[in-house]
Amino acid sequence: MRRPTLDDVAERAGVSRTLVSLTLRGLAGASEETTRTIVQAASDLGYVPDAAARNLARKSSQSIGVMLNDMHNPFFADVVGGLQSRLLDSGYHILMGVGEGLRLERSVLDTFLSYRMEGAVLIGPEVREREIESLGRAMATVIIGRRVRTDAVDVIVSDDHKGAMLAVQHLFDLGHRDIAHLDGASIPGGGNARRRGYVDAMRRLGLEQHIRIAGGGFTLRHAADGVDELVRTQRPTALFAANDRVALGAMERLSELGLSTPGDVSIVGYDNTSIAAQRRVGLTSIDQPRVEIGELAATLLQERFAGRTDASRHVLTPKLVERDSTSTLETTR
Amino acid sequence: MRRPTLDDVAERAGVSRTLVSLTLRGLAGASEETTRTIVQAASDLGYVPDAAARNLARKSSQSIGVMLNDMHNPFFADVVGGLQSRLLDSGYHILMGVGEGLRLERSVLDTFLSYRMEGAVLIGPEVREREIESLGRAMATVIIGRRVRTDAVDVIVSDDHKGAMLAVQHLFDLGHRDIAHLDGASIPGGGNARRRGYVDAMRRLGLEQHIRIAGGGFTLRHAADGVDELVRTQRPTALFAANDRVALGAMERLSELGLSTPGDVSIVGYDNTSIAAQRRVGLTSIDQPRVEIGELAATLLQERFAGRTDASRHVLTPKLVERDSTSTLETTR
DNA sequence: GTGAAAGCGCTAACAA
DNA sequence: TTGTTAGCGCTTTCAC
Repeated sequence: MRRPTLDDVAERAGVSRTLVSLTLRGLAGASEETTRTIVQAASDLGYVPDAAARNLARKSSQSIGVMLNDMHNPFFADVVGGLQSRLLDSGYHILMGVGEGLRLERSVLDTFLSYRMEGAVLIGPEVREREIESLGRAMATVIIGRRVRTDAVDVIVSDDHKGAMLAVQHLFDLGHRDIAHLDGASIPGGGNARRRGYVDAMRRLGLEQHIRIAGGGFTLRHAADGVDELVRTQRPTALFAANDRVALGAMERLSELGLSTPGDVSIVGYDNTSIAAQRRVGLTSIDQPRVEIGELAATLLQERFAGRTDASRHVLTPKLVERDSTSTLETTR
Repeated sequence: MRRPTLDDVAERAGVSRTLVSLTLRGLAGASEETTRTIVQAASDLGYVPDAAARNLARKSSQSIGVMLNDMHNPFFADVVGGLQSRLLDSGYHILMGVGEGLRLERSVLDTFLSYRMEGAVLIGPEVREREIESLGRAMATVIIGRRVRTDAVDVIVSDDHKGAMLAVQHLFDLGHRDIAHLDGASIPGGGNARRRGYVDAMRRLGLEQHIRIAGGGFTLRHAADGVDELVRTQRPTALFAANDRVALGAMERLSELGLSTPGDVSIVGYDNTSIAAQRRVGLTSIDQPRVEIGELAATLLQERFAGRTDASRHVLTPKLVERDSTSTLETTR
């Protein structure tokens, strides 16, 4: 049972194919009566326009592609939510692809190219900058969470360096001096800026001698190893973790070692994921304005669609959300 | 700057378009040397096949669409992960659409139709059964988490009724008798089966007189209200919540009321989301085999692609994961 | 208001 | 092993 085409609808309505096309797209051309006939015929037949044919003829797709690199990270949900809300009535479809790992990431980008997406939003891409640039030349592209320098694309990052300093400053204000860092992965968009922010903040506060960096990765395993390493030499009174997962991993490991949070060790995480916000967890964390990032991405795409060609880059400022995992040093001892 | 077409590649390689098409798709036809020339030409030009044209000519898309209705639910990540892992080397693309709310859900389904997806996986769809059926007639379709009766589609559900009974039985075994239920939403695929499971289990255990149902929705607000309602009359010693979010909401509310878990009230959640597994949370919960569900969905799609036409339905059995939010009544008192 | 005709870039017979 | 020829279903001039 072939699916109905424009011609079928035209035949049934007794008009030409052109007219049906125009009418179904809401363009002028048909009389009110004819319009009704056409719409009726289309609905009788269960006509659904063929995107491939349409895109081919139009040479564009009215779709924008969003690439995620980790479905488990609640970060994305909010970003995509923000994006979606702004794009809702613009007539664009959003299609998401999951690119976990370099290979899949590339395959998703190829799909976007192949489908002639009009826009792309890449959240935390890990592919080479060259590849990002070449995507940017093919379609409006917004990169979130990675500072790429090409101006073929727009970039939204939050200031991890500043966020890290916020974390250290917060701990400092609570009286902590022996503040260690649990490092993230050294991939693009990974924990580098956060580590640098930690180091710079420590220096600025005159705490060079307390700088200690352990771990090196975003998993629970990395967190536990990092904690072990730190505790082996001297237990710090506070920890700044590269993200919430690491922070929670550290909490768990500390608790296995008989140490409490914040009683023995204060901890600050990063990303303010929903899990940090759980009252049972109560993790002090650095918040990135996720929904806002998504909305901004939508705006940037629309600007590009409207003709902007120069690169636009945005550094959003994170803020600290204080919860129960940090306390003053007095309380601590 | 037009993007290169098959003809451009052919011209550059000095061969016919057909040959390029065949070669680039890995089919026989060209000599080894010619093949090299062609591949080189394509790569020089940065040729990317046009999906629209290809799909139009092929009358199919090599893509399968996955619809999520709530990006925040970690359930999806695992299901999609399972799906992806099975489909990885099959040459199919996976494109996801987020359909939060009926309207968006429909728009996602239209997109799938319009793109002539070969397969669709709908996770927790809320649209009418008619609409699902009509999608099923157009492409291989797997519905996850909702029992639809049409046999135009395959269905995977987990046995919520049994899962709920598991929860109640667990609490019963711990000595609890006054076990209340925090209800979920009464939407398709919502909390209905869980509620019925609760009621049936209570009856079967001779606890009719203790049956109490409060709340009615999947948000923290619903949870808090439900707790208030229950506590106002008589505080139950145990709670079975429609999902983890509700369970956590209840925990928080109880704690605001000065009641501890499991000290004063034991709680069982549902879905075993990652947040339940956090050691700081330690929520006893009912686990659905998520990855397995995703893998099964992939298998079902492949069977359909291979020619199966009769409906296949699967009821997967959930299991209880015991953590720290439940304890024996003795301890409780 | 309405229709005819020419592609969009590709695949798939069919010839050569 | 290679090339020719028709479409796929739609949009878009351009003419009526």
